[in-house]
Amino acid sequence: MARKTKAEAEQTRTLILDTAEKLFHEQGVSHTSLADIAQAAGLTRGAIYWHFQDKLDLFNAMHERIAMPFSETLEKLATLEDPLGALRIRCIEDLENLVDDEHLCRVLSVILHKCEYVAEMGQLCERFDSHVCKVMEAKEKVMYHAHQLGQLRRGLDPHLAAVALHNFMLGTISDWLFAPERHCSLRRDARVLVDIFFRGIAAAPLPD
Amino acid sequence: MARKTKAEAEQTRTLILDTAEKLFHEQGVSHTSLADIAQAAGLTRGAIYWHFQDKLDLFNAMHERIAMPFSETLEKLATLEDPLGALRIRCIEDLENLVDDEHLCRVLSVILHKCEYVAEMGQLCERFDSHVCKVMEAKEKVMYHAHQLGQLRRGLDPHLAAVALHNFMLGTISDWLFAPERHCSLRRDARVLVDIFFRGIAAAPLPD
DNA sequence: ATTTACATACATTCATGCATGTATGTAAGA
DNA sequence: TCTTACATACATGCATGAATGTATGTAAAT
Repeated sequence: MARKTKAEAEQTRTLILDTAEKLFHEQGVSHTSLADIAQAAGLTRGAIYWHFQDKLDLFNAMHERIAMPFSETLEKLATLEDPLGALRIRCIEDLENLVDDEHLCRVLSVILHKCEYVAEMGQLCERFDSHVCKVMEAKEKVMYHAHQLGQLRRGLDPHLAAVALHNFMLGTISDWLFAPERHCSLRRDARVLVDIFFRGIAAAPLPD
Repeated sequence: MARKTKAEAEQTRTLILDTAEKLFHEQGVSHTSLADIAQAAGLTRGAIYWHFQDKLDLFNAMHERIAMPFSETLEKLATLEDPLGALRIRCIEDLENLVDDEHLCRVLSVILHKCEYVAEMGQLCERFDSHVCKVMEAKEKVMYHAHQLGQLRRGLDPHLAAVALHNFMLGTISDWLFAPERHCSLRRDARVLVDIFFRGIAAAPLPD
């Protein structure tokens, strides 16, 4: 086939990523072959091997497309005057936004429920782990600052507060993605759920 | 090969399950072939196909071995005089016990992190889903009873309290299994973590 | 004697990785 | 400006190695 212009090639790369994302979500990562992806994208395996080293590299690229937004803006919350309140708002927004972001839903669903974390994916596990750690550290900073401002319940370890929040959000997203709207409507109940948690760590009653 | 006695056959079946559990945990479900399991167990694929219809059937059997204890005893908590307190103790114990139960850790780890939930596993998903629903209903009963006794914060929906608790426990277990002792020592911090949550839903301060 | 509890053998179906082909974009020289 | 020389962006084909399901063999338990 003919050579394409750089812009077209970039478009092809994006098409491959979009298609992979979709098929991974429908069939699972290990049950989706590169041939499947190529066919669904109207290409051949050659195209995929041109843009990506192998399946793992493709998966990594898929993760990179959504990894950034999470930890970045979180850091800034620690410097605000009401860190705990800001963190609460942020958590509620994260859940509410997730509902409308099909793209993010698919990728998170793949990561949480359509992928096996084993030796072969070792490189991947480490990347995820380091990413989670970065997010945790950011949350920890916010909690620590909130602690210094007396916003946390007395005697509460800021580190454990961050861990607990992380676990709560992870479980909430994980369960909702597994069976959307089964146990709760995330769009409707996000605020109530998050507030249940924050009432557990806040020194003062939450604002209305 | 020679025929074995019924007891020996049952032993073979258990050996297959144990081996599958171990390999699923090490290599992931879809990356573990029946040949792998047979070889590791010192058998052939014929033995597995004798005891189980196919891989999915084997997986189901593995799940059944650990599914019972969860929802069963949970129901009874609703009838106690301090349902919320009993539920809290139960959650703490569940986490603490998990740490020492290698068998349970492996299977939960497989279910949460070494398995892809897709169409092929449809039957499996439904089973999990119905199991989760049963556990949720049990927790909901406890919450409802606690609500009637005035143990829940006023204005708190017992159903959402149950959902939130389920999400919190799921996230805690999931994260700990993914990177044990990375964020927290479950053995040491189980009580603190659970109490963070229960302070969010309880009307009165927790007992020491 | 018949069923049980496996082992063995075979046929079929993917999925992968690589090797090779090929036609075009693109930059530099004349 | 036109050509040349190459790199690019894929397509195609093949060799190889699993993994599965099934069919059949077999020796002991019942």
